[in-house]
Amino acid sequence: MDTSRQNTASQILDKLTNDILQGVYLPNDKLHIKTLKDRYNVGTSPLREALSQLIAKDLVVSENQRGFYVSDISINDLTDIYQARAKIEGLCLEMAIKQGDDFWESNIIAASHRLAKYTKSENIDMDEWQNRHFSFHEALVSGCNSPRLFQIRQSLYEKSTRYRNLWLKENVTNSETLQINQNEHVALMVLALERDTKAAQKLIEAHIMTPVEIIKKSLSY
Amino acid sequence: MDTSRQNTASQILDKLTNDILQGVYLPNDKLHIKTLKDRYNVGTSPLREALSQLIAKDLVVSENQRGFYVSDISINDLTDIYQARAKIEGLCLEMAIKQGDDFWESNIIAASHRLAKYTKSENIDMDEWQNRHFSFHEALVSGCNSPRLFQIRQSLYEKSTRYRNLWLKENVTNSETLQINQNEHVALMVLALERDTKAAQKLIEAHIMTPVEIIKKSLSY
DNA sequence: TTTTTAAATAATGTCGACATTTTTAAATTA
DNA sequence: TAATTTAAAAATGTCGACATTATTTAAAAA
Repeated sequence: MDTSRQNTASQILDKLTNDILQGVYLPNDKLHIKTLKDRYNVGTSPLREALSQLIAKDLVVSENQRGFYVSDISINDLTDIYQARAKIEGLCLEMAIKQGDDFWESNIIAASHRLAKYTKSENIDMDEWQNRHFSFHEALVSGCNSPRLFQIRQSLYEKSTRYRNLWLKENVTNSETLQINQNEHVALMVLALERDTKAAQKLIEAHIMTPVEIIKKSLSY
Repeated sequence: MDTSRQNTASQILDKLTNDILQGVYLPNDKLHIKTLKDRYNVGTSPLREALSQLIAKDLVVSENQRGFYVSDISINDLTDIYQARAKIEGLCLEMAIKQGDDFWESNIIAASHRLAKYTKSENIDMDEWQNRHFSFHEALVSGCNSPRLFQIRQSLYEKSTRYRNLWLKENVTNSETLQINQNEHVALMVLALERDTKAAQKLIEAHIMTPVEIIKKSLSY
C-alpha cells in the first residue's frame, strides 16, 4: 500500500471521519488536540488541518480557544437530513431516468439481482448487505450526469451515516423490515426501467424516509 | 469591531474566500504558501487551515507536495452548477410555498418593491442592485424550513459567484436584459403569492438558467 | 457554608525551524 | 542541437516550542 502519496493531514482526515461516523467518538464528545495527537501519532498542523475539513463537512464544530467537538445529532437534524436526501435522490433519479441508456438499465438489473440474492440468504453480514444496497441505489441514479448533484448526494449520505447506523443496529435481526424494504427495491427497478419518472421519484422519496420513524425512537432513549 | 473572538484561520478564510470569488486570484493560479503568508501577515498553520477549508468548499485544489491552486472554471462546470442551483432553488421554493405564512408573503412583497424601485432608478450601483436582488430571492425561499437545503443553496450560490461576476460585468450597462429579468421577478412574486407551486418552480428554474448562455460566451474568449 | 478572588494547571492557537520533495538551472553526454 | 544527468534553489509539509486563553483548584473573604 503506497500511502506515501497522501499527506498526513489527508490520512488523519480519513481516519477521523471514519471514527466519528462509526461512533468511536460520540456526538458532543470533546476532541482534545493532545489526545488525538498521541492516539494517531501526528503533529499539530496536520491534525488541525484535518479538523478544519471536518468542520467544513459539519461533522465537527469548534469555538475559538475552546476546542473541537463532535457535532451533535438530534431528531430535528435527522428529519432534515433525510428529507433533503430524499429530495436530492429524487432529483438525481429524475435526471437518470431522462438520460439513462442500455448500460444504465443493465447495471440496475445486475445490482438488483445481487441485492435480492443476498437479502434472501441465510446469514446476512450487515457490511456486505450495506455494500450491495448502496450499489443498487447508486446504479439507479448513476445515469444522472451532474457531478455537483452527485457530490451533494454523497455529502448528505455521509451526514446521515451516524443516524443510519442506529437503524442498522435495530434491523440487523428484523427480517420483516428487510422484506418490505426489498419489495420497494424491486418496485424501484421496475419503475426506472419503465421510465415512469413521477412514480419512481415518489417511491424513492418514501423509501429513503422509511427509516426515519424507527431512528427517532432510537434517538429518544 | 471585535475581531478578537475569531481566530486567525477564520479571518484568513474569509479574506481568501472573498479574494478568490472576486478574482484577485484567477482560476488555476498557484497559491504559494510564502506569498500568502507575507501578504496576509500570518503564520503557516492558520493559513493552511484556511486552505484546507477552501478545499472542502471546492474553491481550491491541492496535490501533495505540489501546493495549492485556485479551482478551475469551465463551461461544463458552469452549466452543472447553475442546473443544480436551479433545481435546489425550485425545491426550496416548493417547500416555502407549502409552508409560508403571512409574514413570508409580506416579506416577498416588500423585497420585490425595493428591487423594482431600484431597477427603475437612474444610476444603478451594481453592488446595491445585487443586494436587493439577493434579498428578493431569499425572501421567496425563506419560508422553506430546511437548514440543510438552505446550506446547499448557499454553497451552490457561492460556487456560482465567479461565473456570476462575468454576467454582471456584461450586463451592468444592458438595461434591456435587466428589464426582462425584472418582469420575471414580478411574475415570480405573483405565482408565489397565488401558491402556484408548479408554475413558480418552472419559472424560477428558467430564471436561474437565463444567464448561462451569456456567461458561456464570456468564457469562450 | 457560600461566594469571590487568586493562583495553578491545562488546553488552544500561532509561529518559525527543519526535513523532504519538487522545480529550476547548469553541466555533461550523445 | 537535443536529451540526459547533476547540482542548486525553492517550495511544501511536519514538528515541537511558546504565548495566550480557558479551566480547574485552592485560598480568602463574605
